[in-house]
Amino acid sequence: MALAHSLLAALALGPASGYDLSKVFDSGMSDFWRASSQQIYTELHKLDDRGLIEGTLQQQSNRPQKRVYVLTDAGRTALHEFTRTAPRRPVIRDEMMVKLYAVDSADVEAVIEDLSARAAEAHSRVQQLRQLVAIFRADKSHEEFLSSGGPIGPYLTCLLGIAHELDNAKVCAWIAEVLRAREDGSDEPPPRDPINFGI
Amino acid sequence: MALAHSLLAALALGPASGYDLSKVFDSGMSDFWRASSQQIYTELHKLDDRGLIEGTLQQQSNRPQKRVYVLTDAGRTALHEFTRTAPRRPVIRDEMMVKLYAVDSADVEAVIEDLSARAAEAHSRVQQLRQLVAIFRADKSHEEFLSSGGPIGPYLTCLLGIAHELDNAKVCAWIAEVLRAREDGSDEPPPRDPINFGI
DNA sequence: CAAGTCATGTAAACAGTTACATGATTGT
DNA sequence: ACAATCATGTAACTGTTTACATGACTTG
Repeated sequence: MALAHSLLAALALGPASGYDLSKVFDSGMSDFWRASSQQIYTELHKLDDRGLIEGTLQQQSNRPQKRVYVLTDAGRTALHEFTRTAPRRPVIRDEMMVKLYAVDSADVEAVIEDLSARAAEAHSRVQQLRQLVAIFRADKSHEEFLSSGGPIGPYLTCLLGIAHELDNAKVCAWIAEVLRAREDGSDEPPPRDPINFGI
Repeated sequence: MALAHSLLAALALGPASGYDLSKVFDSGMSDFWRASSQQIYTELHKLDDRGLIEGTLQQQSNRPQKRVYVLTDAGRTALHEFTRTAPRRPVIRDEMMVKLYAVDSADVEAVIEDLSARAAEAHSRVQQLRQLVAIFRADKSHEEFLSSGGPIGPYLTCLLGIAHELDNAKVCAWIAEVLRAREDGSDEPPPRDPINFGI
């Protein structure tokens, strides 16, 4: 049921439409929780029925009408309660890692390409997240921002997203190199471990 | 349908029972794909029906009987084909990050505790994975192991698991410290960024 | 004798994806 | 005209979790 709580968390920062929320799960939050617009619209109706949020139709000039939701007191309480409950183990399902696990029976070239592509995607995602961070922070330093009184949740989540993607990029690029060196069968020295596992 | 392919990938390394496989998804693979035993038993029946694997009942002295599966030629082909298809975006759903996103409306102490607990879990998971790596490698060095001819997929997946958990531990501990410093409202210098986002 | 591990399954409920459906407005 | 963005929804299908169900053997 944490999709519901993600929506409450986003609405705790201010009123938003389903369309607005679908972009949250596509930008700052997308490294840790993703949701399709279909899921969001359906879940918003349920939350409204349960009285945790309240939606009102708004006419717009130049744009289709939209339904803007605000958190109710009950919703705010439910969100606070959620933050007091132990989080469940994260769900991760990464097909690329399944491909890597199967690399000995695999089309190795294809696996190397996937790893390289993943590393490249991670880099562009980092660029995107850095821009988001800059927008959050405006002209403030990290320290100033943290003590400035505004909401810091989305900012911190964003920083963790950057860390996650940087790590992703680093390890994928490294494994791609390791596999490439092995494919080439050359006597070049194998790529150095950039992570420091103690290998 | 990648649960099926994960099972094929595991069976490509040798015959195994449902019980054996459930442990794979609980150890070396668990950072990137998890599956419950119920899912596994059900999926194995389906794969058997489709002729991708073949199960035979085996009596054991001192133990309940088990059904051991082997990959068929069709299964091996299907697995190879899978490694040639582009992987879908990874699925991640992390309630703790939702709690962090909602930290401004949250019980901050509870969030700090979760982050610290997550960091501790990540560390013990690293210990566990390092042991697995040691078992894979036996007495060989990383370089020797890679060129020794045996399967390297599970080994590499394991290394990525370690990297993932180390990163996890580092960022969770850092954010916990940042929140703690903020809670205490002291004029101690805020904790230094261990990641290097350029903050 | 209790707890833990080995070992396999079914059924109901819930969550998530894919496909379908519509329509306005803006910029090229 | 066409593509992109804004904006919201339903229905069918698939995949996952939770609950239920059972039973042998091992170790402390």
